[in-house]
Amino acid sequence: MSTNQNNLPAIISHCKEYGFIFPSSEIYDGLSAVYDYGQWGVELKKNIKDLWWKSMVYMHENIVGIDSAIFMHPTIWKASGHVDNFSDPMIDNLDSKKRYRVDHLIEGFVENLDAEKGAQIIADMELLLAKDDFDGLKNMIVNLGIKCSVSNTCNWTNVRQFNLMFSTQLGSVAEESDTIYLRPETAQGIFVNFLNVQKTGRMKIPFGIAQIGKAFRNEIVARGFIFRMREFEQMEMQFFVRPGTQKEWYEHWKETRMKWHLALGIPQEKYRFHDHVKLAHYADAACDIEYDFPMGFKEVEGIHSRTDFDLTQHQLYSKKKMQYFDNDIDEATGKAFGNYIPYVIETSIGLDRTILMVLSEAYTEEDLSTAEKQDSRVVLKFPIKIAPIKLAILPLMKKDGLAEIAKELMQSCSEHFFCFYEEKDSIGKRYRRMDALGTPFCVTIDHQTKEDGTVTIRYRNSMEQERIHMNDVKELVMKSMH
RNA sequence: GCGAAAGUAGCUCAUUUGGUAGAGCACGACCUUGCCAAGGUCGGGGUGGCCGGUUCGAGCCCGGUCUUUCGCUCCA
Repeated sequence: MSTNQNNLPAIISHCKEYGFIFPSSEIYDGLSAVYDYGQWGVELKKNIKDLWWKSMVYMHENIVGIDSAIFMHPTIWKASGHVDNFSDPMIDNLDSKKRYRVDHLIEGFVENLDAEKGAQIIADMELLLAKDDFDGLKNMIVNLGIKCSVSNTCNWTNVRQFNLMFSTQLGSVAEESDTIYLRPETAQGIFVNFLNVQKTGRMKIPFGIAQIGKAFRNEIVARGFIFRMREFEQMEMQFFVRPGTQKEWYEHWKETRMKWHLALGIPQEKYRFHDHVKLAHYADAACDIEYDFPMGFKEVEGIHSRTDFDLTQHQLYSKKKMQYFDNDIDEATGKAFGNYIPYVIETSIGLDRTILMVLSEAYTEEDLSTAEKQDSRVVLKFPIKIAPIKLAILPLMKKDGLAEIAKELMQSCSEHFFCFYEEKDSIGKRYRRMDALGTPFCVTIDHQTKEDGTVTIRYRNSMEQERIHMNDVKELVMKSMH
């Protein structure tokens, strides 16, 4: 499967040691699957957000952004189907301590029966599931004599609901308050603002609304460093299209998004599409863009053709029309297309997963040993446009006015991109430190700089260096950032 | 959630059968130096993940717990 050796532990440790990502609440023993971004991680994250935002919003005149609240009206999650579908009834076997999803347990049992009998049981189960009749489900399991595959006993707990949405109270007095949820996806904030944006922005179909924001899912098992966290950040775009055109737009966005990934400098063979066979209740087509992580191919981004499910549901539950009036002429009838509920193509990429992808791709251990001496370096080969630090400015020594020249250069560059100044330690050591942070360029100010204004520029990937005029440094870095 | 492994300084790790914790690197100051992990001197930093038990005495033995990694499981 994966062509990588699993260097995830090395990446995690590097992230912590060099100030990219820390375990949350570490001095209190940590909090499972929660991480904080440190001084360089936050720069990396911000650069990736900016890159996505530019490519989606600035580069498409028919896409605009919004920033909706995490708290939303609880009915939104009924309309979206999350209250009913985003939870799984579970049951535990008391002897083996093994936990099962009730539907999986029953389906597994049915596999060994003849088809007719099995179909009846499944039908009964679906009825009970639809009614949230947990006692009924428990009785069904007991009556059928379904045993745990590990302990081989029928010693079951009651059926319990594990909702993947976090809930909290709105209002300071719990008794008077409503239960509200932390949003499990950012998409609904876009759907409920669909008409606000369409009308105030005078948007014509096809058009898109983009959003970057946090979402929360109470995963039973969250694991894999920042791959699956309970609090995570999504970058989503919902693209509203005329019904009947969704297939071509789905293909369009599949292609467009894959181009974005390849523009990160990641080779094609590290990606693959994974088409969903079993579609979610809202979709008529769906696929994932998967990246070859250290632990194998996993989803980074999802592209879903969500039909008119969400807007129709909101129209139903809110009793507000979610229609769009299309003035364009339908060639088939010679008349305007008129009122309809648009179809939606969604692109949804996990920001934290993208960061893990970029880190996995960039993390490189190099052996630089020669016959005389053993040597190695760890270098993060980030694409220049997302590197946390673009340029390190290093006076060869503090004295003789070299630091002053370096500070001047620092000042003139800092308003354009993020620079790092360092005068401690030997130049070789400073280069290695910048490699570990993924800084693509280092310039060194020496005595010759005082004479002719030239500096040594050193390139991260090749470790080569050349002399250029210090007035050209800013230009060189800025050009390379595109 | 189940199973396995791990947790000692910022990092990588020692401390072989229980006897009041050590190295290298890193960090800070000063001196020497100056283009790919420099040398010297001095210095800061650990109630051994946490809690409890056994013991005269626990980093080491026992129990519990937390966290991480790996494999299952889960992932509208």
